[in-house]
Amino acid sequence: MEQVSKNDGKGLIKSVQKSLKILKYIIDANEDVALSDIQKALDYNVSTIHHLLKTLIEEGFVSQNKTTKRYYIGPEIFFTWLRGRRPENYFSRVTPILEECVEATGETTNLFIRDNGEALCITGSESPKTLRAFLRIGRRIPLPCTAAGKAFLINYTREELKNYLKDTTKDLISLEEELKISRQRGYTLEINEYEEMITAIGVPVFDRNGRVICTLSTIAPSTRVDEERIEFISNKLMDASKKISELMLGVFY
Amino acid sequence: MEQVSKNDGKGLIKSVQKSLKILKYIIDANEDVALSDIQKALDYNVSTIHHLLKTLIEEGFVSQNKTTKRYYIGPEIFFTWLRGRRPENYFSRVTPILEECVEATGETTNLFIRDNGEALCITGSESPKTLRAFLRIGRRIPLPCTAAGKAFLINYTREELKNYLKDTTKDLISLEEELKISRQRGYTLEINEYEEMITAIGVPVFDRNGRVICTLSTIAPSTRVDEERIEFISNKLMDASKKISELMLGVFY
DNA sequence: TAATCCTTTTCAGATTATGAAAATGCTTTT
DNA sequence: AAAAGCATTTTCATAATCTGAAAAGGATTA
Repeated sequence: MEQVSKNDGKGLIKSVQKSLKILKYIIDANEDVALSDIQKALDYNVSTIHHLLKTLIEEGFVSQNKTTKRYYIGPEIFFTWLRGRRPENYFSRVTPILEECVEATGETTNLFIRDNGEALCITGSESPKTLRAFLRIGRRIPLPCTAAGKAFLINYTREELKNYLKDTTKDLISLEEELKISRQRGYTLEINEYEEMITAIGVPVFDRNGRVICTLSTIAPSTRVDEERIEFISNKLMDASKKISELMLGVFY
Repeated sequence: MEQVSKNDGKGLIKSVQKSLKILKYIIDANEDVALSDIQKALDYNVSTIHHLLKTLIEEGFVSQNKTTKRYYIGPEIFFTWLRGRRPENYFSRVTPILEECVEATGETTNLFIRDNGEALCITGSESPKTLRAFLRIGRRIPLPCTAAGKAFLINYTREELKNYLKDTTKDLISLEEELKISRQRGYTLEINEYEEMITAIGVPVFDRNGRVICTLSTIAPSTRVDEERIEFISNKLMDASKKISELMLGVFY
C-alpha cells in the first residue's frame, strides 16, 4: 500500500552507505571534524564510525591530523579536480553553460570560487563585442565590493561580514542592507564600484545544503546596462546557476 | 616473526574497502567502465560489485549511463574541486609550490591540466622581472609543440601520438624521438617552437599509478636561458613536481 | 530463433560488521 | 599532584549483514 521511494534500502550495503555519509559530512564541513561531531550529526555508534574512518583513511579518502585527532578530506578526492584525462572533465562540463549565457546576453561571464578570502576566477566565456569587459581567468577580486564576491556573502550574518570589511571603506550596515536586498531579488550588483565604468551582476551557485560553492558574474560596460537589461541578465545568470547546481545533483546524461 | 605492514586488515571494514577500491578504479579510468571491467581488475564477485555500485550510486559517488550501463564518476566527487570554502582549499595547496619555484628561478611557472586534447593552464606564479613571459591562467595550448603539452605525452606510444599530430607540422618520428630523450632526462623542451623568442621547460606530475595528471612548465625569454640554466630550472621543476605528487599521496600536516 | 554476452536479482548460509563496554590518552579541575 | 572529565581507540561476542552461486533478465548477433 505504502509507496516507498525508489530505493528503500533493498540491496544496499549498509556499512558502505554509512561510510559514504561520513565522507560527505567531511567533504562538506568547513573545518576539520571530530569523531564526536560525526556521532552527533549521523547518530552512528562511535565504534562503527571509528572503524569506518580507519578504512576511509587506509584507502586515502580521509586524512587525520595526528595532533588534533580530527579528520579532513583525504588526498584521494582532494586532487580529483587535477585528473583531467577524461574527455568529459570538470571544466568541460561547466564552461558550456557560461558560453550559453554569453550567447544570450552578449556580455562576458565568469565563474569564481572562494580562495583565501578572495574570489578567484577559474573559468568563463568572453563577450564577442568590440567594446567588452575582459575575461581574466586567474584574477582575484575582493569579496565585499564586487558582484561575484558579494554573491559569496549573500547568506552571511553580521558576525561573518566583519571579517571581510577590514581592508575596505564599506561599512557594515550598508553592506548588510545591500545583501538583504540581494538575497530577496536573487542577485548582487556592482555599479562602478570596484572598477570605473563597469557594471557587474552576480549570482551564487548553491550545493545540496543550500551553501554557496561558487558564484557567477556577468560584467559589462556600464553604458550598456539599464534596469531592464540587469533584469534580463540576472535571469540568464540564475538559469546558469541552476544548471550548474543540477550538474552537481547528478542530472547527467 | 613476520613483520607485517602497519595495517594487515585488522579493524578495517571489508565491504567499505572494496567499495572504495571500486571508486578509485572508476576515478582513475580514462573512460566509462563496465561492471565486467571492474570484475577483471579487482576480482570480486559480480554480485558483490553490483551491490556496492548500487550503494555508491545511491550516495552520488558514482553515476551510470542508462544506455550503455557503464559506470562513471558521480556528482559527489565530480565537483569537489568547486568547494572552495575551506581555508586549505585545492588551489591554495598547489600554488605556493609554484611560487617557490619562481623565487628560485626568477621565471614564470604554470600548472596545466589536460582538457579536450589541449593543455589548460589553471594556476601559476609570475616572474618578478621586467622582461618576462606572461602568466595567462585559462589559456589553452596544443599538446605536441609546447613544453607543458609534451610533458603530457611523455609516456605515450606511437599509436597514441598519432591522434595529436593532425593539426601540426610535426612528424611522428621526430616527436617520438624527442619524447624518448625527454623521458630519459625527465623534462621536455620548447625552444622558439610555439612562440618566438620564448623557451619553455616542462615536467610531468605523476599520480600513484605513474600516470601524468598535470604538468608544470617554466617559460622565459630565450635570451635568458642557456644549457646550464635549463639544467637548473628543470631540477627545480622536478622538485616541485615531486612535492605536488606527495601532496596527492597524502603527506599533509 | 537460438546463442552469446553482460547486467541484475535472488536467497540461504557464513562471514563480518556492530555496539556496549572497557581501555587509553589528553586536558581541565579540584 | 591527583582526580575528574572528555574524546578517541580497542575489544569481543553475537546478531545482522554481506557474500557468492546460480538463475533471470536484457540486449545484440548469428
